Order: sequence, then C-alpha cells, then structure tokens
Amino acid sequence: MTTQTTYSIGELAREFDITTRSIRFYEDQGLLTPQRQGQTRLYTNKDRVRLKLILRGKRLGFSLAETKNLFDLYDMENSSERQLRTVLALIDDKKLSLKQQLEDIKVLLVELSNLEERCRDELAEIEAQSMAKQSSSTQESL
Amino acid sequence: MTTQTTYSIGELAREFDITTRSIRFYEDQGLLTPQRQGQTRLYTNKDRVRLKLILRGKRLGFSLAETKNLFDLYDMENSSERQLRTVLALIDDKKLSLKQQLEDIKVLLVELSNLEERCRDELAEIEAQSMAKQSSSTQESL
DNA sequence: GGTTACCTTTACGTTAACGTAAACTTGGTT
DNA sequence: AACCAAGTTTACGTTAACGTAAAGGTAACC
Repeated sequence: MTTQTTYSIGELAREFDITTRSIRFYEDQGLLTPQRQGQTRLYTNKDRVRLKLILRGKRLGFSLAETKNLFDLYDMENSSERQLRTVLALIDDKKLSLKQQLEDIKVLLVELSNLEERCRDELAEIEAQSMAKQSSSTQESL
Repeated sequence: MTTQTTYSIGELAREFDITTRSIRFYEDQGLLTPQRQGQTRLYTNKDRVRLKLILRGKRLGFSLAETKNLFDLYDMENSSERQLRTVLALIDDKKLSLKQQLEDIKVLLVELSNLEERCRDELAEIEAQSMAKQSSSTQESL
C-alpha cells in the first residue's frame, strides 16, 4: 500500500519550512517536475522525497546544480558503456569529497568539545569565585 | 622550535589554490588580520592556520560569517558568565547541526555505493552481451 | 456577490563571495 | 635608468538562490 496522497505547493512549503518561491525555483532549475491540475502544481510522494533530498543537499553545502547532477545520475536508465564509466567516475569523486567532509566534521566536533570544556572550566572558576565572595560577605554579615 | 616563517599573500594563494583577491576579501570580512610591512601584508603561521580553517569551513558549507562566529568564540578571553553561557549554547547548536550533517553524509555515502553497484551490474551485463556478440560473430566467421 | 485563501506568472531587487579591471607603489634585476 | 614581478587600493561586474511586489485566476465560504 503506497501512500497515495498528493500535496499542494503550500503544504510542502509548510512541512519543510521553506517558501513556495523556493519550490518553484527548484522546478525552474530542473530539480522538480510536478504534474499539473490545470494550472495548479500537484506533488506526488516521489516529488516530496526529491524535495527532501534537495534540502539535505543544501545542508551538506551542495549547490542546486550539484544536487541536480546527482539526480540525473540516479535517473539514468538508457546508459551506454561510456556513460556508465563516467558516472562511476563521478560517483567516486563525490564519495571522496564526502569522506573528506566526514573527516572535517569529526575534527570540528572534537575541537568544539574541547572549546566547550574550556568554557565550562572558566564558568566553574567564576562560580567558585562568586561563591567565595558570597561566603565572605556572609561571614561579614555575621 | 615553532616554525617561525612568514608568508606573502601570493605564497598562501598558491599553496591553497585560491586567488589573492579571496584572501584580501577574508580580511575585509574580519576573518584575517595580517600584520603589515609598510603596505605589504605579512602572514604568520597563525594566519595560515586560520586560512586553512576558513577553507575547511567552506568545504562544510559554512558561510564566512559563520566561520567568523566560530573564530570569535575561540578568541574569547574576557568572558562574563552570561557570555560564557551563550557561547556554550552556540557550541551546542553547532554540534547538533554537525551531527546531523554527519548522519546526512553517511546516508548519502551508502546511497552512492548502492548506485555504484547498480552501475557496475549494468556494465557487467553490457560487457557480457558484447562478449556474446563477439563470440557469435567469431562462430560465423568459422 | 464579495471576501478570503491559495494558486499562478512575470519581473525586478538583494546578498554573499568573489572576479576583473584600472591605476599605482615597491624591490630587485639587467 | 628601465623593467618586471608582486604587492596595493578602489570600484564596478557577476552568479546563485532566492525575496518581493504586481497583477491576475479559482474555489469555497458568508
């Protein structure tokens, strides 16, 4: 039972917290191709997934062109040997740069954790000082 | 023995394969603050590391403003309690979105590997066909 | 029948991150 | 002295990814 619902442009915009303008722009750039009900765009589940993928791409710092590229790779059916080989090369490229990104992120996460600890230490120190002050003032008041 | 060399703008540009224009632009945006030898900019090792970090940020899809933000966090010395707490909150935010990115990338890597396999399968099939043709034509010629 | 809520197309505006060109200085070389 | 390579500032141009405004169509509700 495939969920057979269909979505309006406004529904998708609300769900993903983007503007309808953006969605139409993605269509303009060839990343989406919704059907029409008269004038009105009708989005299927497949379209919705595509949109989700577009946004994931953005989170990863992909340009729309790059994402479209990946889509095109995925959609390839009629593929000659030459095409297949270039696709494989492209995939390898992407995988390499993604692995680089993965390493970059891991490093950054460690760095941020270190920074976090430094901050916590400083905070602890400040609080220790204010505690000391408070206790001394308490003493004075006694 | 800290490497005590200093770099010209051109050297750095060549090393990181960017233009001098970009480096000056990063300075304009407050991400670099090289010293001057008269008019000429002089970059220390620290500057070089910063530049490296800027480029890493770009690979991760950070805007220059975001990267500058991280720099500012790191440079904080004179920090009140309130400041420290907001910094900790910001760090947590970043860490969260980075973890999200990490997941995104892992998923994409799997998807690409799947796609790769599909391609290899198709390629194998094509080659099998061409082999078959060749052997049949060989038979004909016999 | 008028208003409201969405939808449409068209088109000009905007921001980030540089590219590119012009005009000038400066240090070293022939 | 002349010249070249590399540096400088100033400023206008460019691309991606939308924002925003104008002008209009349609379906439902009061």
